[in-house]
Amino acid sequence: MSDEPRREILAAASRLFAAGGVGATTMAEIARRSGLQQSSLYYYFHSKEALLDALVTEANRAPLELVERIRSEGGAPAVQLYRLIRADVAALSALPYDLNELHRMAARDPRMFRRYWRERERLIAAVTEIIAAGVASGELRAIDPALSTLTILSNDEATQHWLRGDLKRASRRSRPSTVTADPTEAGRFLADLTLRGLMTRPASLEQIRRRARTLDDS
Amino acid sequence: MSDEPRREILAAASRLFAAGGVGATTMAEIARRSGLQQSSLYYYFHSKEALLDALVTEANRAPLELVERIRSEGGAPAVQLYRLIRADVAALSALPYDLNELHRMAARDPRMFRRYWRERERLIAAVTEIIAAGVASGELRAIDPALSTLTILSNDEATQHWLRGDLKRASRRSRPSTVTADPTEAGRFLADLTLRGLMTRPASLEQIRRRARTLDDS
DNA sequence: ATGGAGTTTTGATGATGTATCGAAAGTCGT
DNA sequence: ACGACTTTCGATACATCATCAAAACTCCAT
Repeated sequence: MSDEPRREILAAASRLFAAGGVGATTMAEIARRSGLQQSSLYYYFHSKEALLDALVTEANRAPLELVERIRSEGGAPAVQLYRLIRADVAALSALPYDLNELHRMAARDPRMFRRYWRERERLIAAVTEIIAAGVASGELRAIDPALSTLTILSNDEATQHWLRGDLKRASRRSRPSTVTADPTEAGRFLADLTLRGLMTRPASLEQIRRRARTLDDS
Repeated sequence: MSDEPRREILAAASRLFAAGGVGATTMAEIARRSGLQQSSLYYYFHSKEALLDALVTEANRAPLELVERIRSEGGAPAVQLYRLIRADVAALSALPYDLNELHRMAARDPRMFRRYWRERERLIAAVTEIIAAGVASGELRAIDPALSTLTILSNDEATQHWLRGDLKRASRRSRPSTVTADPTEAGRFLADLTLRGLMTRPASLEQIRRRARTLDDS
């Protein structure tokens, strides 16, 4: 099976999900945008969910590569965590669609989305190790690393989620009470909030920030 | 139109959404559980989405009542915020289904879910006022109250979301890497994290906690 | 060039779900 | 027990996901 139509289908689906959500996107429309008939999609993906699995696995790769790169670049655990949160919010916001929706469908059906879950567990394990190292070194308070990891990753996604909605609303001017923050600002806010919340000495956050910035720029 | 079948339909729908999610729940099944034929549902709700609107509006009322009660009971803004986060995570976790999914559908279609959005804005406004008061009094750092509110409310929901998934997985023993924290623990963790992150003097969190507990018990 | 194996695409169709509609059934005051 | 009003229902239109056998295409070996 050639790879190119597969990619084109995923790209078309991705654009449509971004525009109208998963539920409102039909296989027929995805096919039309990929220059195929509806039934032809099933040659490449044996169901709509299989298509979603491919998409969500690919999307999850962004944070995964992020955390692996940050870990390989070293630095104190608190610095790594700070960099990760900032970059994760930015990476999730840069995706064409909201990962939250696919994430939820994946949670509904672990079997169908097992490829995604395997990679997700790697992500969770990597972040947990960073936090555990921070606790061990005394930089972070004596928190439960597993609980912290899930909270942090969820919060990254949640921030991306409301931010996306907020930006869309702002662009349509259809709703009041928008903040119109950009992903950079929101990511920095969340990273600040989280690190201050987890660090033994919150006053040294400024130092963490500087070191993070140095590494980010290199 | 009598109110009682309406309630019964909502209750049945609520149970089914909890079990299998919105997408997997059919109007026919909701009807069966309410002792009606599929087409009869449309006498009470003119579409599946209208049913969702009623449900999500009702669910949103829990945090709204919470924040209004907490505000009326007074106390320092930081104490109010601490109490709110803990109670909000608990309240969301106590709902039969994950508010996240309905919240997402509501965001897709503001017109259909306008009742929900009106109440949601009240909630956002109330929390924003608490935070602004905290900033004004110097208890909280000089953060953007609107940005903080959205982040906090999103994080509450996100915590409830991963917790729900985690608990379900734990009960099915189908997945590793579960934390099996309960809503109380997760809510306390998030409230601690957030308040430490936002307070001018994180060291006084212990005092905030004590005062929050006093008010919670009264 | 051409036959043929393997790959890709398609139209027809089944299965399931949402929503509509007119008619039937039920309720209640007079 | 009549009639207005409310509630329920069966039939059905329409959309969508998925399956399948057949057609169209590709490309190598002859």
